[in-house]
Amino acid sequence: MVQPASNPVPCRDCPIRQRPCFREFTPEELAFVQSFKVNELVFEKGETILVEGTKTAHLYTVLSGWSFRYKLLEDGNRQILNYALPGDFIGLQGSVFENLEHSVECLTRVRACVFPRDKLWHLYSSYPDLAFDVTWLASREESIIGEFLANVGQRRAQARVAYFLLHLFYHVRQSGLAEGDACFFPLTQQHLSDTLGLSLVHTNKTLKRLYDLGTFEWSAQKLRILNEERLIEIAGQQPSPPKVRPFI
Amino acid sequence: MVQPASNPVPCRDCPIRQRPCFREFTPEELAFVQSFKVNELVFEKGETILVEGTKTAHLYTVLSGWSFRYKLLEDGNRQILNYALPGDFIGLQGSVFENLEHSVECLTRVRACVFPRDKLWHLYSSYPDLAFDVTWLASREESIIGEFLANVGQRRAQARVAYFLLHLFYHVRQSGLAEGDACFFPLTQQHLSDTLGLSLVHTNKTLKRLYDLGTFEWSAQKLRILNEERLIEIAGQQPSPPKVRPFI
DNA sequence: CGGGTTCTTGACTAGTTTCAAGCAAAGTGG
DNA sequence: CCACTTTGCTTGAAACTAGTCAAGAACCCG
Repeated sequence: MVQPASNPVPCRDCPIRQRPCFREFTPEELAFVQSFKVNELVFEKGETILVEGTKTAHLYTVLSGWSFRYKLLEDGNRQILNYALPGDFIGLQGSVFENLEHSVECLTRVRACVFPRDKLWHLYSSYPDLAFDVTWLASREESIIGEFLANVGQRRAQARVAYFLLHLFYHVRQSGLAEGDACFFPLTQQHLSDTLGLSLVHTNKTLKRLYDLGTFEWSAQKLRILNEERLIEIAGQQPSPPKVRPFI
Repeated sequence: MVQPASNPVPCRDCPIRQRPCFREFTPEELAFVQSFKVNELVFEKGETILVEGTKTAHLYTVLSGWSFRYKLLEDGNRQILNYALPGDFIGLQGSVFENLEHSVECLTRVRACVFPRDKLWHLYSSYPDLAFDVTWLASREESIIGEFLANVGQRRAQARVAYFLLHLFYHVRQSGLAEGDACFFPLTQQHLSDTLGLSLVHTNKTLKRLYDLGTFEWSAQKLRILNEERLIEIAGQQPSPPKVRPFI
């Protein structure tokens, strides 16, 4: 069950905002964001935040937890588009188009700020720098999905897996959630295979090969990068480092 | 050689803007867009409009001609991300990030309006509805690339080709450039294979199979859809219809 | 007309999926 | 707390899809 958070945090004191990966806000921007925020919700693991094909009345900023965006094909296959970590923005597409073209599901319990769609217009008319930030975030999504497309379209299984593991690890690290060369990692192999366009079995065998090469460890939802250089070499290219981003 | 257009058109009289696929502008918006536009350029077939990894000083709106966005991998492979037709906006990413993450190359001669990057800020601060349009366009790009990712990640060669042919045909038709069930189609099979993540040879064989089924014809840069129902059936899903979009 | 690009085809090889079965870990309810 | 169920992971073998190589044909451009 989705629940309102018991102890919502004022934006000014938001612990996430302090992180160096986010650009700083002026007091006015902060005040607006505070007024933009109407609620704070908690979704449980496995719950669906947004559903493909529906209209949404809300936008979300993730405060904690992991979720992923995906499309369901008519034959039942699933393509995962991207993963959302704390600080990421969810549901913009639903506020911009008539209806959503993907769903969002929680990998863990997720706590998120809620913004009403109809106030987005106020943001655009009064806070052009925030409006620009929203565009920036949309562009960033596009850029990440473009990287994934190149990954899936042009790389073989082993390179594809190596590239994605690094990409996601870099994203986690930039969000301030890594501990050295390790991080929490709540995906299953099924998620990996739906992200990479590989079968589950082949994903498993490919992971084993990379594991046997001593490049990483993964168990009990913990991922540890053991040989980053080697992974980059196998991937054929280093995933682009995440950028400092706005946090709305 | 890139050349300034010999007979630039005032935005108000732009023949593209009249098309029903674009939303209408107010006179104020129109006046701003006119002042935003600093030039009109003509790029020849094969020329590169934007280069991955560079900063760009400009944004473009395509007036005529075809181009495509792509990423080059370190092993020399190319992943095509999307095709830009008349009315499409190019180079937003370069104006929003430090530098571009893809290149843009012309498939035909391309005529385009040029907008300076630094005036984009003025657009955001004074024309929030246009700012919203820019975000809309960025979201649309993301949405299309997401569809491509699902196509490449989840479909087999035959379905993948069928889906893409329909997708692109719908895009052309929405732009007002189709003649019934046929349209101009300047891609080579190499472009198709770089879009779909298939080898050139396999693309060719897959096309032949679809051709032998009587689903389409393609020669002399002309594509004709002969059996749309059958293509949809083979694709497993109908590509989503293009939306009415802003034209800046 | 000639040279380069693009298309086509067959034979062969490599990569990936599917099927099937067993195992391990985590969650559930009496 | 322990059987039971479910979910996720692992492995091998067989089938199939897609990639590579090679070479010739067709087409286009200057």
